[in-house]
Amino acid sequence: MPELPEVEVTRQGLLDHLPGRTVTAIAVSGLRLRIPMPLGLLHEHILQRRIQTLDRRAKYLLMRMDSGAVLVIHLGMTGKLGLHEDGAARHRHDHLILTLDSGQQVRLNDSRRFGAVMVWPAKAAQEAECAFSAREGIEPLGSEFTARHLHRLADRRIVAVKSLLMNGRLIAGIGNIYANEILFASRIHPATEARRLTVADWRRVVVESQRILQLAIATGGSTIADFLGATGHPGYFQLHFQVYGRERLPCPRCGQTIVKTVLAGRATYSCPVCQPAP
DNA sequence: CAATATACCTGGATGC
DNA sequence: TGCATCCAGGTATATT
Repeated sequence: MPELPEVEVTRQGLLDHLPGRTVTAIAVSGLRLRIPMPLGLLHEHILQRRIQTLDRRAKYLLMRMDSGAVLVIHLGMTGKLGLHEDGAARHRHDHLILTLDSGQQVRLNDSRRFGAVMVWPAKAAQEAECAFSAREGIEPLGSEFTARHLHRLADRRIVAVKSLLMNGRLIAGIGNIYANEILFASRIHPATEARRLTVADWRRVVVESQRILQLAIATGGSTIADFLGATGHPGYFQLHFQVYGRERLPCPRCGQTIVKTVLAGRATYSCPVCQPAP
């Protein structure tokens, strides 16, 4: 599920429960995620350590320990990080379980195993984080995300604007759903060459990106009480989409039929009237 | 170099 | 009901 808002909602939900807690046990499924589970590093740097805080960069969660070590978790396509009572039954696809001294467990459940778990030991954490962050794009909710900056990023790039929005090396956290929604709200056709967008176009992209992502976070956050529920899922699925998944349904703005196309291999939804083809 | 294709997995929806 | 096929919110790597 997770794009930036879902990861951020997960972070905010866990933030009430993790800081100050010590990891008293670690269990794994033994299955390989996108990269192998760093068992040795987990035991060496996370076990019996106290959690200081939980941050987010792009779609990654950074669990910072008092020692300076960092546990990095990526949720892939199907990953969910939930809080469960210690004795609760284990679920299929629980790949990492951190038991806390509060009697609760943080569990990473990921059926497709596209997620990833990494550990940065305290001694190497600063350097690792710098290298990591340099590979990730700018934060859509950060100060660098401006029309001017995007206009410059897109300059000379022969790529569809939707692909640029989804390029995590350039812009962090925007996946297929939110790229579709942002471009609809900005009234820009997804296949438009990025270099053709004017600064005014980019200004709409910036405004709509921030509005939609913040609304999604607030909506997910509003149901954060569910976070400790039986499933452990935070409040995804609350936002109702304007175009994503709405093939053949009427455009919420003009009533015209939403069309589905494939762009760079990803399902793409647009309104032929509100987002005229380039 | 930059853009696209492919591979990594499971599970749900759909169609025969 | 069973079985095959397609599709899915991500990203690293290979290929053009």
